Amino acid sequence: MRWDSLAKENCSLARSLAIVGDRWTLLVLREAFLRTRRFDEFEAKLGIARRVLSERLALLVDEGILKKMLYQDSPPRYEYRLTDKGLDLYPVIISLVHWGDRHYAGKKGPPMLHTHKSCGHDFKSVVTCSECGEGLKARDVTVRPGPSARKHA
Amino acid sequence: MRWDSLAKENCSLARSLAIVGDRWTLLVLREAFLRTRRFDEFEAKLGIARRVLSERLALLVDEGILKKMLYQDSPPRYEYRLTDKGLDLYPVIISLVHWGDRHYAGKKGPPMLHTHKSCGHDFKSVVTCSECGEGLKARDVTVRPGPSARKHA
DNA sequence: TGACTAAGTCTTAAATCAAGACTTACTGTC
DNA sequence: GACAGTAAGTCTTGATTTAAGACTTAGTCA
Repeated sequence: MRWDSLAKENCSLARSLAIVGDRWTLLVLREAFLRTRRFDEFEAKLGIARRVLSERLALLVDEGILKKMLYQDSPPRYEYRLTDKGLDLYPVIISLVHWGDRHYAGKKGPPMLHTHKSCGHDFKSVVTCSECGEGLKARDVTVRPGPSARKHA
Repeated sequence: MRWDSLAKENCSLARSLAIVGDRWTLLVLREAFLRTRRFDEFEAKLGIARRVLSERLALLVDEGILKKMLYQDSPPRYEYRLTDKGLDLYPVIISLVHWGDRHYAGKKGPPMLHTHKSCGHDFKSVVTCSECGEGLKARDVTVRPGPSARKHA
């Protein structure tokens, strides 16, 4: 299977991964969540090749995950900011961070602590059911075809 | 930056992505969550090149995310099953699915429905704070260096 | 005028992936 | 006993993507 055909699959995971499932995009988005906004900043913090960065940013703008905003008139300069659709990726990123904290942090503890402003505590992310509010576990979930099902998951 | 050096970065997201952040691994894991277990099944359902599949499965076994279990003696045949560490990736996958459902499903609705067995309802995943139980939003979180901080996020 | 800045584009070599043929070690059938 | 079939890979080749860094453009500042 070629990668571009992934987006056409009738599977929400495949369609999400067609956009953020490459080696760099989620790291670019991590920086965006940490309020990195300019091309050179992304490059410096990530150590990503400029060509690849340029291509990823353009894709993310195309997809409406980042938007370009003018911050200086002459010469015109733009910065990249998360849209609401981009902010919606926060659960994905915090879940990956939490998984890394849990399984790779070692004895010294995690490299970063996350504080929930509204309650004031350092937290871990917990994925819950929208209907009953309980924590979700993979083996407590069943899956069935939805309204736009064709094949596959 | 070369990809293998990502794992050595002092950032839980980078370390997670060093393992699951390539073009195929999360799709392989989707299949594992859907109870696909054998090499040929993974190949048939994903359309992945055998060489790449073989390499990814080996990496996932190395990392303790899948385990090989003998299911037949002669010739010896193994199947791949999620370990607890692998099951811990469920929040990542369900969050990606939910994001895809939300932003790419179109009018007809999502391709798959997920039912929470213990409450009986179809659900969406919600990421919450382990301390107060409220839903988490990116802009309601602050970040600071943790016990093993060196640099970066 | 010349150095500097920000945001890219271009080039080349190295690494990774797609597609499919080939291999190995057995089982079950004629 | 030969032969097709099965499951889980490995190998080969050409196409695609990435890394690294030089180059470009349009303007500012000393």
